[in-house]
Amino acid sequence: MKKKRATITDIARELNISPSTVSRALHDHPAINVKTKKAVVALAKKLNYHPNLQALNLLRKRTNTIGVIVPEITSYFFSAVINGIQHLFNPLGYNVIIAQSNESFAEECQIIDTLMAIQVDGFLISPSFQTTRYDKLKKIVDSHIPLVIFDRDCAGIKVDKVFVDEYQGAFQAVDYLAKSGCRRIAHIAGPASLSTSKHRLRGYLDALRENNMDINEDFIISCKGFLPEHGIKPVRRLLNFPEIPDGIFAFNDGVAIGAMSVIKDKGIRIPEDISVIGFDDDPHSSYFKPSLTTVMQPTYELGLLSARILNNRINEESPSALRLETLFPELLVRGSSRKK
Amino acid sequence: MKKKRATITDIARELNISPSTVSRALHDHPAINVKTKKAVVALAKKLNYHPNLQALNLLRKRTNTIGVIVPEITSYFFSAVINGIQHLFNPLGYNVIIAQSNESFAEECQIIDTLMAIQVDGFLISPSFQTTRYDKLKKIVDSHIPLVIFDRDCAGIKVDKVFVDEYQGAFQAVDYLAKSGCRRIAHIAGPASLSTSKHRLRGYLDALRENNMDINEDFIISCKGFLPEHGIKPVRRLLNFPEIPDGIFAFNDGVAIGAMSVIKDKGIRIPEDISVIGFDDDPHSSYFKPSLTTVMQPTYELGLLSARILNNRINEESPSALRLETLFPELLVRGSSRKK
DNA sequence: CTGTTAGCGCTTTCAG
DNA sequence: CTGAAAGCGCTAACAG
Repeated sequence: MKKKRATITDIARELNISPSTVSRALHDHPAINVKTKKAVVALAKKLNYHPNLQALNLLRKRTNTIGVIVPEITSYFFSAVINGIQHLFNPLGYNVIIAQSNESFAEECQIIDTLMAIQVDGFLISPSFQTTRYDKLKKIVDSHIPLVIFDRDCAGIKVDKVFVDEYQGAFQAVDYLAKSGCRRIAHIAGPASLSTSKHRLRGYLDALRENNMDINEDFIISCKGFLPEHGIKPVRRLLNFPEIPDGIFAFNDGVAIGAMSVIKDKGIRIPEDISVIGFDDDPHSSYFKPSLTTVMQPTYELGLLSARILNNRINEESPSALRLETLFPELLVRGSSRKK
Repeated sequence: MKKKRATITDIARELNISPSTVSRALHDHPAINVKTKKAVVALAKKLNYHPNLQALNLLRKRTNTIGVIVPEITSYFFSAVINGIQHLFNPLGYNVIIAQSNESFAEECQIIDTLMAIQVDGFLISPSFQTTRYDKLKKIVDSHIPLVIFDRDCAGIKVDKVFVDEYQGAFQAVDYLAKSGCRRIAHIAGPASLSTSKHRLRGYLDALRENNMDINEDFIISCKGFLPEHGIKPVRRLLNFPEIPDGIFAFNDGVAIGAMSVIKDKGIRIPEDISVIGFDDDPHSSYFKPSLTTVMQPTYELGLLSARILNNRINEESPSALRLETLFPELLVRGSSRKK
């Protein structure tokens, strides 16, 4: 029962002119009679004409669609990155399709296939933490579809990449803990396969060394996810040691919050007995008691810059050098850590 | 420099047969020689053939694209709803385009125009809280494009709708406060234009009446947003009254958390002096001290059901009756409220 | 200034 | 069982 949309041919027929003339009239073509042009434009408005983008895309061999693959969107981090991405692409008339891998390698592969089938003009991907084989990503590269990898690295894939300097962020956090008097600093690390986990771990280790502190393997415990619940087990283990830590650098705010909860329940004081620092600056973090000291990542800028690079790549005439961009995080000192 | 994708004509040429035969072979057409079919399928695989969906869509006059418009995606509520939506549509091969109005009427209108221009097959919309004129939505209806409105109502628009029973949720919460001994229950209400605000307010008022409690207009204060920061001012005003409330029902978890923060800073005890209840069950809420009592909404189901209804509408042969579905919320009693 | 033609990739009659 | 032709909506030569 759908009323058919007016086409260029409808207008042409009604005005007894050819479709191409209509097309020209609608596009401010230089060679066109002002009168016919006016007539066409008027009728187009009257019929509520809108060009059929499908037809255009078919003609131009592009889809005007960008495929974004993120592990999930319910976390603040990725939803904020998406804001940055949409902020660039929406005004440009691109359709941004957002897909979630749910941290599953299989789902990620599946999504890539689907998005390649619909022929997206470009990809923006932050891989799942299961992703250690990069065949699918290589397939994208081999198909000459522009791809920008952001936040999480895939070593060996030669594409544009945008990251946050995780190492710096972690170093700052742990260095701060050390300088504020912590002597036994633990780390609740992220999943080992993740590039971000590795860099934060390195930052942690280097900050300890820099401050002439011993490294205690027992004090490095991985979490299995990024929510408060995933911080519970690791912190319980830490609190069971005869000598418990007096500082904890958590992989992100989520697990930091889970950890704080357990610590407080045990009657241990934050930050007097244990300082806690997270990563991400989730909007909730400053409302906990004490408010969580954290490493703020420029999420919006991360999305925006990745999008901008992809857009350049899509529209460039001749191939330019690959880009590797790094954004800088910032330590936000709040109540969960002692003063230096 | 992009290598062209193989088309049906490429296959036809290589095999010296016609494109139509190739098409048939690829679609298990009954009238087709087994041999040619095998040859075609083999070559298709070899050339890594994928049908051009643009061409198909042009032919079928559909786009396989669903437009989802939400106020924002950084809140847990809407991102969880989106999960439900994608869970239905992705396996069906639809492209789900997610757009954010940022609670702006102008942006919402703009997005609708864009999505209509790309001819989405259907809309899933939760309007901004500024949206009080429904011309654009009517335009969608008039264009016979299926539309499902969810979570936030637009009275007067005749389309499929899926809501949560906000009234029930609010009533339960406030009734619980009353039964647990609160005598001066305040409400931090949502923006007045929002249907959900109105229903929660009604639930609040009715629960007070039901419990024979006076209604104090001073104790109903609207917030200007949904984040913790938006709970600060309202709760400050409440705490400045000579007789402060002993129970607060907040529009959502965000403002409840902001409110709790102020209350604790003043040295007022939760729940002994003031009980606090939120709405939404944000994943962080149970990690605050005390953990936040809240009204859990079936977010995922909300998205899933809305999507299912839209999908039915898109694919139905003949128009069926409009649907109005209501899902039920559940009060989760935690530490921020006293025992009954 | 305007019409004709061809074609983007695919399916679907209609003839063989 | 297979091919030719038409057409989805649009644009871009190429002629006038």
